[in-house]
Amino acid sequence: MGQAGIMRLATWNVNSVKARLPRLLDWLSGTAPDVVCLQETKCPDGAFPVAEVGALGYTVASHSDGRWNGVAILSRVGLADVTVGFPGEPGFPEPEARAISATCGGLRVWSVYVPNGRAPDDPHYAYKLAWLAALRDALDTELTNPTPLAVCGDFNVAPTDDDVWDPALFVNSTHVTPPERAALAALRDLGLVDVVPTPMKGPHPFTYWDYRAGMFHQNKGMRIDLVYASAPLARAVRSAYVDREARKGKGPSDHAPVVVDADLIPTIESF
DNA sequence: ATGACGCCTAACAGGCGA
Repeated sequence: MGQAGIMRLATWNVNSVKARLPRLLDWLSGTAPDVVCLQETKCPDGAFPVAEVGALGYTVASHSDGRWNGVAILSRVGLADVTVGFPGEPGFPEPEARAISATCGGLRVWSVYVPNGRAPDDPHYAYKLAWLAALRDALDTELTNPTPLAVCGDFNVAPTDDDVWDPALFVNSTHVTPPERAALAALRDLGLVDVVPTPMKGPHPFTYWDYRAGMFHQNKGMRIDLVYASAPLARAVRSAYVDREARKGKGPSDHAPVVVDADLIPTIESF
């Protein structure tokens, strides 16, 4: 772990683990998280670079459907009770690789990649809302377990207008509509707490910037990568930040990692 | 903004992302 008694948890939409592998390995070495949730791995399970991350001390649980989507959890504090998907998970039409969970060092961790939704009049939008509603029901069940819980990932919803660089441009767009925000509120109504990270630069803790038109350099971003913490975890959170350094330079993901430090003593399960 | 960038693939053009 990063420091004695501190659990370092992170979530990162890497936009292809294969394309991002050199940067991922550098980032793991420099940041030293205990547990990492990845999204958009876009990597068949058999092709996941388990040896490369294993050399840095991480065990891998991944869930993929091939070309699109893909989620994974990396842990160096144990990886037990891995579950792929969740009961009642909607599909389009079949369930996609959008959720994986595991118990890591005494923390229950979910890595989720919420459907994009595309546009409010697109069938993918109804799919997105159905998926979030089913996630809420699955987490309601999960929360009957007293183990501290972190639901991390790319939620593809900006919780408030402060979480988009120009709300006026998002009228009639996905990611900001009242039903999407209500779906996030329903997760918080379960007792989950939005762990808002420190931006490190500027007033908004954005986590995503489009590749095009110099959006990152103008800080025209969105906060859509979230960590939702159960009460026992939320009480233990000491700090959180967006690692915007990881968005810089040549060949970045279009998302930056969110890093959370919590005052939890990792309990090592069997590997 | 019609655009842009970058990922993927029974690829060399089209789907997808947000």
